Amino acid sequence: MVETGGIAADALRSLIERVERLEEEKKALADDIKDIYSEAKSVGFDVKIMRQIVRLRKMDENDRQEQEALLDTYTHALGMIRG
Amino acid sequence: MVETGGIAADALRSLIERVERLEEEKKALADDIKDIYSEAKSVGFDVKIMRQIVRLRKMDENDRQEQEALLDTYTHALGMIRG
Amino acid sequence: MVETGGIAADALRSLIERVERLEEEKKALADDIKDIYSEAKSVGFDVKIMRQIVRLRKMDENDRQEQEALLDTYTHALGMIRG
Amino acid sequence: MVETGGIAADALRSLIERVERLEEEKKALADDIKDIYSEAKSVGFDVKIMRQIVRLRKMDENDRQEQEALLDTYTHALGMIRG
DNA sequence: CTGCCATTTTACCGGC
DNA sequence: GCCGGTAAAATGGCAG
Repeated sequence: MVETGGIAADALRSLIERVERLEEEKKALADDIKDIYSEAKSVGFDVKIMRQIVRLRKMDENDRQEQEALLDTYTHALGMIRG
Repeated sequence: MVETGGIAADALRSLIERVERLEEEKKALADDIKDIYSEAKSVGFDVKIMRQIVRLRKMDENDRQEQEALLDTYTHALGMIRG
Repeated sequence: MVETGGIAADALRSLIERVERLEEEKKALADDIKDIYSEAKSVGFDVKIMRQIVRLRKMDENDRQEQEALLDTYTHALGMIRG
Repeated sequence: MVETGGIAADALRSLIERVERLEEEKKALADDIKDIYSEAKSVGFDVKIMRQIVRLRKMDENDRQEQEALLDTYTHALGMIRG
């Protein structure tokens, strides 16, 4: 490990603080996102579904279809019917 | 609030400890479940899909279809195609 | 992937059912915990406070373990062996 | 439910896009953080330790706030006002 | 490629 | 009965 009492300690502190600062900003954005969902909810949208939508749009189309197919396979294997 | 120095304190402690004991047991069961999924994975099953299956089986059929329908509505509204 | 139309279907079903059984037990424990809180409330304790206490005690424990882990990481980084 | 074939579709799209924009920014910050850790590593710091430190500092903060909250709850339960 | 850790999502619970 | 917040579960990403 680098020396703990000397310049390295300062460097470490500085790096840690930069991380913490960025994490705060990240938190702020997360809060903004939550606010948007609240707003959406307040005008009658279903937040859970909206989250699903965002996830689907982010997802690669091939992956999505693969997952669907696999789910089908499993449900059939168990004799479940997916309406 | 009830008296903090007296019989009530003992009662409180006892209740807290009962809760903690039960939570430990709950934790143990959660670990057991994780083990089963590990085992499943090791023999080639897709854990993520298995979890989906468990969730679907737990879910009321009506709720499930409602959610599907709502997702459809939203994706159509956005011009997305759900293959 | 494992065969889905063969004996694997049985294996899958068995795994799923084991999970479901454990989840039921877990649910039962959760209910027991709720009962304790109800009981506590009925004799005059403040449930919110009790939950906070349980949470804090758990956090303290986690914190302690985390400190341990950090110390561990340090000693490893320094090539030391912790007795 | 809100109308899905009408102006509401536009509102939905707008909300979704706002979320997506913010998530991109969040992702960018996450990448920045990763970069800092890379940089730290390249000058000889142990990233795992650094992450633990950041986590601990955050936990301490949370813990402190939790203690505050508990005190608050107590005082409210006692009908006291905290100056 | 596997296990771990962080993030994200879901479910729950008490209060209003 | 809804709503907000809090804890649990699950998903995804990273390091070794």
